[in-house]
Amino acid sequence: MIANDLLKGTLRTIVLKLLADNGRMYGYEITGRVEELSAGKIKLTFGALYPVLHKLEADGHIRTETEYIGKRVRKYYSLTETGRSWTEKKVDEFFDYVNTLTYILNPSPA
Amino acid sequence: MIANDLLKGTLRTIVLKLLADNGRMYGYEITGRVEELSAGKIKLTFGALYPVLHKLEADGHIRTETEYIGKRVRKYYSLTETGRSWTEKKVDEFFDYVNTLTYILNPSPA
DNA sequence: GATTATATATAATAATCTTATATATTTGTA
DNA sequence: TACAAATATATAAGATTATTATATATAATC
Repeated sequence: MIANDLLKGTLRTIVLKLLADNGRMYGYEITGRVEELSAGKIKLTFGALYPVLHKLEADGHIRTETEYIGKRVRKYYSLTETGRSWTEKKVDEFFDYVNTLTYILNPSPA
Repeated sequence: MIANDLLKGTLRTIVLKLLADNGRMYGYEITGRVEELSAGKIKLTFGALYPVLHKLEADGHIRTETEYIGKRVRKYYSLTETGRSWTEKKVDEFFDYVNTLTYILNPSPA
Protein backbone atom coordinates (compact mmCIF):
# COMPACT_ATOMS: atom_id res chain seq x y z
CA MET A 1 0.00 0.00 0.00
CA ILE A 2 1.25 3.41 -1.01
CA ALA A 3 1.94 6.00 1.66
CA ASN A 4 -1.42 7.61 2.03
CA ASP A 5 -0.27 11.19 2.48
CA LEU A 6 0.16 11.31 -1.28
CA LEU A 7 -3.54 10.71 -1.72
CA LYS A 8 -4.23 14.19 -0.47
CA GLY A 9 -5.30 16.51 -3.19
CA THR A 10 -5.65 13.75 -5.77
CA LEU A 11 -8.63 11.89 -4.32
CA ARG A 12 -11.11 14.30 -5.87
CA THR A 13 -9.43 14.00 -9.26
CA ILE A 14 -9.56 10.21 -9.11
CA VAL A 15 -13.28 10.24 -8.36
CA LEU A 16 -14.00 12.73 -11.14
CA LYS A 17 -12.04 10.74 -13.70
CA LEU A 18 -13.78 7.48 -12.80
CA LEU A 19 -17.16 9.13 -13.28
CA ALA A 20 -16.00 10.58 -16.59
CA ASP A 21 -14.97 7.14 -17.82
CA ASN A 22 -17.89 5.15 -16.46
CA GLY A 23 -20.89 7.42 -16.80
CA ARG A 24 -22.40 6.83 -13.42
CA MET A 25 -21.23 5.00 -10.35
CA TYR A 26 -22.24 4.53 -6.72
CA GLY A 27 -20.00 5.02 -3.73
CA TYR A 28 -19.30 1.43 -2.87
CA GLU A 29 -18.53 0.77 -6.53
CA ILE A 30 -16.02 3.62 -6.65
CA THR A 31 -13.96 2.35 -3.71
CA GLY A 32 -13.86 -1.10 -5.29
CA ARG A 33 -12.83 0.24 -8.67
CA VAL A 34 -10.02 2.30 -7.20
CA GLU A 35 -8.68 -0.68 -5.34
CA GLU A 36 -8.94 -2.79 -8.47
CA LEU A 37 -7.30 -0.25 -10.81
CA SER A 38 -4.49 0.41 -8.34
CA ALA A 39 -3.91 -3.30 -7.69
CA GLY A 40 -4.73 -2.79 -4.04
CA LYS A 41 -2.25 0.04 -3.59
CA ILE A 42 -4.83 2.73 -3.03
CA LYS A 43 -7.49 2.17 -0.42
CA LEU A 44 -10.20 4.77 -0.65
CA THR A 45 -12.11 4.75 2.63
CA PHE A 46 -15.73 5.82 2.98
CA GLY A 47 -14.88 8.48 5.50
CA ALA A 48 -12.82 10.14 2.80
CA LEU A 49 -15.04 9.34 -0.17
CA TYR A 50 -18.43 10.57 0.98
CA PRO A 51 -17.32 14.03 2.06
CA VAL A 52 -15.67 14.39 -1.35
CA LEU A 53 -18.80 13.28 -3.19
CA HIS A 54 -21.04 15.58 -1.16
CA LYS A 55 -18.70 18.50 -1.70
CA LEU A 56 -18.57 17.88 -5.45
CA GLU A 57 -22.35 17.74 -5.53
CA ALA A 58 -22.68 20.96 -3.52
CA ASP A 59 -20.29 22.61 -5.98
CA GLY A 60 -22.38 21.50 -8.93
CA HIS A 61 -19.82 19.16 -10.46
CA ILE A 62 -21.81 15.98 -9.97
CA ARG A 63 -25.48 15.07 -9.61
CA THR A 64 -27.21 12.09 -8.00
CA GLU A 65 -30.02 9.69 -8.83
CA THR A 66 -31.43 7.31 -6.29
CA GLU A 67 -32.55 3.82 -7.25
CA TYR A 68 -33.94 0.92 -5.32
CA ILE A 69 -32.33 -2.48 -5.66
CA GLY A 70 -34.88 -4.56 -3.79
CA LYS A 71 -35.32 -2.67 -0.54
CA ARG A 72 -31.85 -1.21 -0.61
CA VAL A 73 -31.19 2.35 -1.70
CA ARG A 74 -28.46 2.86 -4.23
CA LYS A 75 -27.23 6.35 -4.99
CA TYR A 76 -25.67 6.94 -8.38
CA TYR A 77 -23.31 9.82 -9.01
CA SER A 78 -22.59 11.28 -12.44
CA LEU A 79 -20.86 14.37 -13.84
CA THR A 80 -22.68 17.54 -14.75
CA GLU A 81 -21.62 19.64 -17.73
CA THR A 82 -19.40 21.86 -15.62
CA GLY A 83 -18.11 18.78 -13.84
CA ARG A 84 -16.98 17.27 -17.11
CA SER A 85 -14.85 20.22 -18.17
CA TRP A 86 -13.57 20.63 -14.63
CA THR A 87 -12.43 17.01 -14.66
CA GLU A 88 -10.33 17.61 -17.75
CA LYS A 89 -8.76 20.61 -16.11
CA LYS A 90 -7.99 18.70 -12.93
CA VAL A 91 -6.43 15.78 -14.78
CA ASP A 92 -4.27 18.15 -16.83
CA GLU A 93 -3.21 19.91 -13.65
CA PHE A 94 -2.16 16.62 -12.13
CA PHE A 95 0.10 15.70 -15.04
CA ASP A 96 1.48 19.22 -15.11
CA TYR A 97 2.35 18.94 -11.45
CA VAL A 98 3.90 15.52 -11.93
CA ASN A 99 6.14 16.87 -14.69
CA THR A 100 7.32 19.68 -12.48
CA LEU A 101 7.95 17.43 -9.51
CA THR A 102 9.63 14.79 -11.63
CA TYR A 103 12.15 17.42 -12.62
CA ILE A 104 12.75 18.45 -9.01
CA LEU A 105 12.89 14.92 -7.64
CA ASN A 106 14.92 13.38 -10.43
CA PRO A 107 18.13 11.63 -9.32
CA SER A 108 20.84 14.27 -8.92
CA PRO A 109 19.83 17.04 -11.34
CA ALA A 110 23.32 18.12 -12.43
CA MET B 1 0.80 28.41 -10.75
CA ILE B 2 -0.23 24.84 -10.16
CA ALA B 3 -3.28 24.09 -8.06
CA ASN B 4 -1.83 23.95 -4.62
CA ASP B 5 -3.86 21.09 -3.25
CA LEU B 6 -1.50 18.78 -5.09
CA LEU B 7 1.35 20.08 -2.97
CA LYS B 8 -0.11 18.27 -0.02
CA GLY B 9 1.86 15.24 0.92
CA THR B 10 4.72 16.05 -1.43
CA LEU B 11 6.08 19.15 0.28
CA ARG B 12 8.13 17.13 2.73
CA THR B 13 9.57 15.01 -0.05
CA ILE B 14 10.60 18.10 -2.02
CA VAL B 15 12.43 19.55 0.97
CA LEU B 16 14.21 16.27 1.70
CA LYS B 17 15.33 15.86 -1.90
CA LEU B 18 16.68 19.41 -2.09
CA LEU B 19 18.73 18.79 1.03
CA ALA B 20 19.98 15.49 -0.40
CA ASP B 21 21.14 17.23 -3.57
CA ASN B 22 22.59 20.37 -2.00
CA GLY B 23 24.15 19.23 1.24
CA ARG B 24 22.87 22.00 3.43
CA MET B 25 20.39 24.81 2.87
CA TYR B 26 18.58 27.46 4.89
CA GLY B 27 14.84 28.11 4.84
CA TYR B 28 14.77 31.18 2.69
CA GLU B 29 17.08 29.48 0.22
CA ILE B 30 14.78 26.45 -0.02
CA THR B 31 11.71 28.48 -0.97
CA GLY B 32 13.73 30.30 -3.63
CA ARG B 33 15.14 27.10 -5.06
CA VAL B 34 11.71 25.48 -5.28
CA GLU B 35 10.33 28.49 -7.13
CA GLU B 36 13.34 28.47 -9.44
CA LEU B 37 13.28 24.73 -10.19
CA SER B 38 9.53 24.79 -10.78
CA ALA B 39 9.71 27.89 -13.00
CA GLY B 40 7.48 29.75 -10.57
CA LYS B 41 4.79 27.08 -10.59
CA ILE B 42 5.28 26.00 -7.00
CA LYS B 43 5.28 28.62 -4.30
CA LEU B 44 6.44 27.22 -1.00
CA THR B 45 5.30 29.59 1.73
CA PHE B 46 7.09 29.98 5.05
CA GLY B 47 4.01 29.05 7.00
CA ALA B 48 4.18 25.67 5.33
CA LEU B 49 7.94 25.28 5.20
CA TYR B 50 8.97 25.91 8.80
CA PRO B 51 6.52 23.50 10.40
CA VAL B 52 7.79 20.86 7.98
CA LEU B 53 11.44 21.59 8.80
CA HIS B 54 10.79 21.53 12.54
CA LYS B 55 8.86 18.29 12.27
CA LEU B 56 11.64 16.68 10.24
CA GLU B 57 14.16 17.80 12.83
CA ALA B 58 12.05 16.50 15.70
CA ASP B 59 11.82 13.16 13.89
CA GLY B 60 15.58 12.98 13.49
CA HIS B 61 15.66 13.25 9.72
CA ILE B 62 17.47 16.57 9.57
CA ARG B 63 19.81 18.53 11.83
CA THR B 64 20.58 22.24 12.10
CA GLU B 65 23.66 24.46 12.40
CA THR B 66 23.39 28.14 13.17
CA GLU B 67 25.76 30.64 11.60
CA TYR B 68 26.07 34.38 11.80
CA ILE B 69 26.22 36.38 8.60
CA GLY B 70 27.09 39.77 10.03
CA LYS B 71 24.53 40.23 12.80
CA ARG B 72 21.97 38.08 11.12
CA VAL B 73 21.33 34.50 12.19
CA ARG B 74 21.22 31.92 9.46
CA LYS B 75 20.03 28.41 10.18
CA TYR B 76 21.30 25.63 7.96
CA TYR B 77 19.44 22.36 7.62
CA SER B 78 21.04 19.11 6.46
CA LEU B 79 20.08 15.43 6.35
CA THR B 80 21.03 12.95 9.03
CA GLU B 81 21.91 9.35 8.16
CA THR B 82 18.38 8.15 8.71
CA GLY B 83 17.10 11.19 6.82
CA ARG B 84 19.14 10.24 3.78
CA SER B 85 17.73 6.75 3.46
CA TRP B 86 14.25 8.01 4.29
CA THR B 87 14.53 10.51 1.44
CA GLU B 88 15.24 7.74 -1.04
CA LYS B 89 12.24 5.86 0.22
CA LYS B 90 9.98 8.90 -0.04
CA VAL B 91 11.12 9.72 -3.57
CA ASP B 92 10.55 6.12 -4.66
CA GLU B 93 7.11 6.20 -3.08
CA PHE B 94 6.25 9.33 -5.02
CA PHE B 95 7.13 7.80 -8.37
CA ASP B 96 5.34 4.62 -7.47
CA TYR B 97 2.21 6.61 -6.69
CA VAL B 98 2.54 8.60 -9.90
CA ASN B 99 2.71 5.39 -11.93
CA THR B 100 -0.41 4.08 -10.29
CA LEU B 101 -2.31 7.32 -10.73
CA THR B 102 -1.13 7.76 -14.29
CA TYR B 103 -2.76 4.45 -15.07
CA ILE B 104 -6.03 5.46 -13.42
CA LEU B 105 -6.11 8.96 -14.89
CA ASN B 106 -5.01 8.06 -18.37
CA PRO B 107 -7.35 9.18 -21.18
CA SER B 108 -10.14 6.60 -21.46
CA PRO B 109 -8.59 3.34 -20.25
CA ALA B 110 -10.48 0.93 -22.52
C1' DG C 1 15.51 58.24 4.38
C1' DA C 2 12.52 54.90 2.41
C1' DT C 3 11.76 50.80 0.08
C1' DT C 4 12.97 46.23 -1.17
C1' DA C 5 15.20 41.97 -0.31
C1' DT C 6 16.89 38.88 3.07
C1' DA C 7 15.86 35.93 7.06
C1' DT C 8 13.56 33.81 10.94
C1' DA C 9 9.23 32.22 13.04
C1' DT C 10 4.36 31.66 15.25
C1' DA C 11 -0.84 31.67 15.43
C1' DA C 12 -5.45 31.34 13.76
C1' DT C 13 -7.90 29.24 10.42
C1' DA C 14 -9.29 26.10 6.76
C1' DA C 15 -9.12 21.94 4.23
C1' DT C 16 -8.52 17.21 4.01
C1' DC C 17 -7.85 12.57 5.43
C1' DT C 18 -8.06 8.59 9.16
C1' DT C 19 -10.34 5.96 12.36
C1' DA C 20 -14.32 4.78 14.72
C1' DT C 21 -19.05 4.24 14.75
C1' DA C 22 -23.98 3.54 13.27
C1' DT C 23 -27.40 1.38 10.48
C1' DA C 24 -29.59 -1.91 7.33
C1' DT C 25 -30.13 -5.43 3.42
C1' DT C 26 -28.64 -9.38 0.78
C1' DT C 27 -26.14 -13.48 -0.07
C1' DG C 28 -23.67 -17.52 1.05
C1' DT C 29 -22.59 -21.23 4.12
C1' DA C 30 -22.57 -24.50 7.86
C1' DT D 1 -32.30 -21.59 9.99
C1' DA D 2 -28.97 -19.17 12.15
C1' DC D 3 -24.69 -16.84 11.47
C1' DA D 4 -21.17 -14.64 8.94
C1' DA D 5 -19.68 -12.05 5.16
C1' DA D 6 -20.51 -8.93 1.59
C1' DT D 7 -23.10 -5.00 0.08
C1' DA D 8 -24.46 -0.20 0.83
C1' DT D 9 -25.19 4.22 2.97
C1' DA D 10 -23.41 7.85 6.07
C1' DT D 11 -21.69 10.83 10.21
C1' DA D 12 -18.44 12.34 13.92
C1' DA D 13 -14.20 12.90 16.47
C1' DG D 14 -9.61 13.51 15.84
C1' DA D 15 -5.12 14.25 13.42
C1' DT D 16 -2.43 16.18 9.90
C1' DT D 17 -1.20 19.51 6.86
C1' DA D 18 -1.38 23.74 4.31
C1' DT D 19 -3.01 28.92 3.90
C1' DT D 20 -3.13 33.41 5.40
C1' DA D 21 -1.94 36.81 8.55
C1' DT D 22 1.21 38.60 11.61
C1' DA D 23 5.60 39.75 14.09
C1' DT D 24 10.43 40.82 14.17
C1' DA D 25 14.93 42.31 12.48
C1' DT D 26 19.09 43.15 9.30
C1' DA D 27 21.24 44.38 4.79
C1' DA D 28 21.21 46.41 0.45
C1' DT D 29 19.59 49.57 -2.94
C1' DC D 30 17.54 53.80 -4.73
